[in-house]
Amino acid sequence: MAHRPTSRDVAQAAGVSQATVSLVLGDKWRGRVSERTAGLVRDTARELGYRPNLAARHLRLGRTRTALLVVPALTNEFFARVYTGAAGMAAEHGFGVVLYPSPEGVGPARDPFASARAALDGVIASSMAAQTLGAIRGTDLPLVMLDSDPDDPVPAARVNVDIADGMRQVAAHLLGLGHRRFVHLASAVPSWTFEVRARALREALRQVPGTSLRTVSAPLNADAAREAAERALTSPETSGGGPDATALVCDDDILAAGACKAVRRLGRRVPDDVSVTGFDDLALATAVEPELTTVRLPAERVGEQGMAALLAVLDGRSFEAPDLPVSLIPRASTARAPR
Amino acid sequence: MAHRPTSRDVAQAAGVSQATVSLVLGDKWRGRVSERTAGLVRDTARELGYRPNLAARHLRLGRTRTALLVVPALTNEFFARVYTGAAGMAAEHGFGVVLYPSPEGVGPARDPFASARAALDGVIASSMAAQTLGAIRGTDLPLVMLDSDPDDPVPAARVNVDIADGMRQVAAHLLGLGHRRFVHLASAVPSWTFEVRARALREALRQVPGTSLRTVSAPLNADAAREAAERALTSPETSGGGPDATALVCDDDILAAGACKAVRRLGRRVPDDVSVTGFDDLALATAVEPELTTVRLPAERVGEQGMAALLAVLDGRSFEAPDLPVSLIPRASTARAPR
DNA sequence: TCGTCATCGTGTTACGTATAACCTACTGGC
DNA sequence: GCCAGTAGGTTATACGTAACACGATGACGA
Repeated sequence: MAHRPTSRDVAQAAGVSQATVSLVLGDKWRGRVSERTAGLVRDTARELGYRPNLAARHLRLGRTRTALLVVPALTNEFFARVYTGAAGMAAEHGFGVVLYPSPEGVGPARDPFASARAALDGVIASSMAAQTLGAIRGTDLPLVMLDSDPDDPVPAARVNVDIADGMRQVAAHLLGLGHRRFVHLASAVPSWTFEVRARALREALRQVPGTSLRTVSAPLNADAAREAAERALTSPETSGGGPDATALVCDDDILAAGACKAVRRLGRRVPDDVSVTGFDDLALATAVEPELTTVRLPAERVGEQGMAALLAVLDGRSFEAPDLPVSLIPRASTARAPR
Repeated sequence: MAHRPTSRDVAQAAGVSQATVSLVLGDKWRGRVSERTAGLVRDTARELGYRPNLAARHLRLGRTRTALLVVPALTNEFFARVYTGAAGMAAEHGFGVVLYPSPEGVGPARDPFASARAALDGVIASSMAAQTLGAIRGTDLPLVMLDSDPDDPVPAARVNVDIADGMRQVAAHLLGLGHRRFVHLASAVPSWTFEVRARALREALRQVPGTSLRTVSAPLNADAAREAAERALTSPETSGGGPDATALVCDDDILAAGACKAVRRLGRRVPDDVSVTGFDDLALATAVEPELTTVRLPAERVGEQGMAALLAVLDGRSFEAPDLPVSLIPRASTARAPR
């Protein structure tokens, strides 16, 4: 038997029919097959190293117990943690999760379903993976969106993090330290999750008289962030909050790392002259110096809830859950405003 | 037709047999089907939005044109780039690549093949994914190893980066700057790729009289690295190369970031008092300050070559390639030795 | 007129699994 | 003695695709 053993091989070796093997190994034998035979089948299967042929099973069942997780970029540690959470929850229900990293920028839109190399029961997608979202909507697969606009009615379910609250906590933290002149270093990636940050910050500052806010944006890499921050901290903007800003609020830890470099390059210090905040609490946040004050997002929980939502939808149930809570982690990159 | 259209549906709509549809869409029709009919079939398929059922195709063919890429951790940007390279090369040959992130540390060894959710033609695995390697060897799938010990005869093919040369370049760079007392901050992850670094550094320094080398190791995160580096730079070691070291050679950029923090925490400066080098040239290397002198590895090339090797093996050909070259990127974290 | 050959297809099968439908003792009850 | 019921299986089938092994038709040379 040079070939991989099939259920028929197991059946022959055990002296039963293929159907019996299928019943026993599928755990549907209670009351239909004797304890003795079931044991024999299991032993034989183990002995032969039988592994069911997934393609055949999928063909037969139509369902695959497989979900696709669409992430904007593989590099982003946040989504690595989302995957971990989703895979864990999936495993508890006999599901698998395969990853599709959406090509960054405007790459050649590969086919996410062809590259998944498996039939899919559903999709969990980050709203940042805009590249790929169109292709998904072209199918009738149930779609769970992560951090997406609640007004957008497309997905079957939605799992959101309370981003707005995170930004409010950042604002409160900085206001409490006496800061009044802010720069918002925003992500240039168009996504709801970043729009929310901008809106929440703007509104939080509007509550406090005498504050000013200027916004610049940059793609999600440290160099671009540094340049954008330098620009914001030097060019004399008319509407205040520019060169003399004391707080730099960033959409993301990577941007914050770039911002810190900009500050120092301009001869000022973090946090003595300018306070900087990040978002996400990536490993990077504690790798740079000073360590970043940032907002920790429950990435694993996002994955878990996303998978739970998908399972619910596949089960015909509906899924509603409150936004997941976040928490501000104060570290060394923020301090009392100067003067 | 509420269902997804099958090749039979296309056949019926086009007024031909299913076999013809299969021939045309499989691009095997030349000389067997008229140009006119082929065009008709293709148009009909497009119109109906026909997508071949992968499970059925895989079942029929036995081969899946799918490779599994086993990476040690999803977070590691290096492997994200390896994936990109591998996926690109695969796409050129009608192959797909699915990812399996080996559980970090000693997690519950999930089954990489079950979680791949598809039958596989072969596996490309990093030698760092020790967790998962055992399970792979249990199968008879062709295995391509990345950065593995050339004396280990297991895999069908091997793709290595000239790590040793990278470390020699680091040593030459630092020796050229006048450094003589070294600390090697090594990765605690057991893997050939790290052993090579240690050996190459040791041998490069042995060439130069009057040098000293001390080695400490840490897991791949910034905090652990900082602690290990602090230990090495304070505790009075008998054999020299300890507290008064002027060069800190790190196995990895993440370790280097931690090392920089250790140096500053001890009241010394990078690079004025202590030079620090990394490895890999991750985004982190330019996100921290000072930017890290490091060794750039051709990650995408590793993926491409890995896939090329697998394709060759599947094709019955053998694959031999020289180690991929690396290059030292001098940045701000290294400078002339003090005094 | 007939055989040969190329052109353009089609019928059929198998891949390995899950499951509905059926079959065959055997046991008990009356 | 016979029927009902149940335990313990088996047989047969379909899922959607690829590809092998056959036609059928017509043109053409001898």
